[in-house]
Amino acid sequence: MKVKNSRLDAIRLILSTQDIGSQDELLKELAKEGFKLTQATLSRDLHQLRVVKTVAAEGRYKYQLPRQHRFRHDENDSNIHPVTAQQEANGFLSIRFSGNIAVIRTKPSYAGTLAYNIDNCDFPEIIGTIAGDDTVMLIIAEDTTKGSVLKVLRNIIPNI
Amino acid sequence: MKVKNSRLDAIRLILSTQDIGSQDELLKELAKEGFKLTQATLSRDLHQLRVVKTVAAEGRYKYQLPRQHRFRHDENDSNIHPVTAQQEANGFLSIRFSGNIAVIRTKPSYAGTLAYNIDNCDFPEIIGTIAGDDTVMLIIAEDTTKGSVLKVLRNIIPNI
DNA sequence: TAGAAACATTCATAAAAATTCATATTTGCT
DNA sequence: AGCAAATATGAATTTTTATGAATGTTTCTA
Repeated sequence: MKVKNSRLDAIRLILSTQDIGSQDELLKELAKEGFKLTQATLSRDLHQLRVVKTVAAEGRYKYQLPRQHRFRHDENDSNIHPVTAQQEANGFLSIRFSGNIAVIRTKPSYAGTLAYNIDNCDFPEIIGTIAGDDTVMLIIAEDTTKGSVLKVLRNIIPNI
Repeated sequence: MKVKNSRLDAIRLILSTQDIGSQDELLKELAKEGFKLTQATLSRDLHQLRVVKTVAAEGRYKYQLPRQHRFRHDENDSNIHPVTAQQEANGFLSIRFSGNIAVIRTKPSYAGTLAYNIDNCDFPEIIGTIAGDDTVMLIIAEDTTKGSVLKVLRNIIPNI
């Protein structure tokens, strides 16, 4: 259970941050994170998460999380994690990257506060933010990896 | 062309009205309508329509049309429909690109609604939007051409 | 309108994903 | 703790889907 749940989370995180085109590919990413499983299990995991194989830009296939799963909060059994008020409160839904920009989607009206908090941290990796109602855009510093952005954001968005 | 187009329409209609769980199943439905084709062709048709295999109720698989294709409107040849009041109504003024960002100018106060509509389509080409009063900024997915962005936007902004 | 280019289709096959069946692991009860 | 039921997993297999190569068809252009 424990393993499965954290594996599902890992799948979510991976699918939220990189383009994965096949189960084998995803399997390799999971292996990097230390998860050992077969394609059979992964197929079942994806089924459970209702992940969908879409056609993305350039005709490439891409696995995509449905909205319900883009953010993390055990929707099956909702009260397992003592998800702290703060976690709940940030409204985080998803993050995607393109070039030197990251786009964070939040629940409606949460974007401003989240951007404010990010700004206040003065992370050197993030040179600026701008927020609408449910979207925050981050401008990433040059020579900064997605990974390091995620890492610092985790200070503010533990459930990222 | 003719055949293919009407076949694509037939596929749309079928997928809009019944639950189809595999390509073979869809193939049979198409046969009933008089379309003769192989699974290979169907696979390519579905790819082109960006149809997605989702998990529906009871864990059954189900092919599902993306929003852009759910209803019918010839997105290829754009000046068939007399889109009138609606065209005016989106407030679109201009679009310009720079790197992976597009900036849309609208009439005052129209930006929010336009961004909202774009967001709701979940175009894979557009990873996020943010709007002010008369300006929408779009972050374009990596490896996506301006052309394909314009193409999908045309679903929302026929007068683009 | 001939010929070239673009597009569509099939057949055969490769690749990917789902499922069956057997076994293991976890959970919930008493 | 000990057992039964429920859940999870892997190996092997089947089913399903994608694609390469060859061929046919349409469309465009000179």
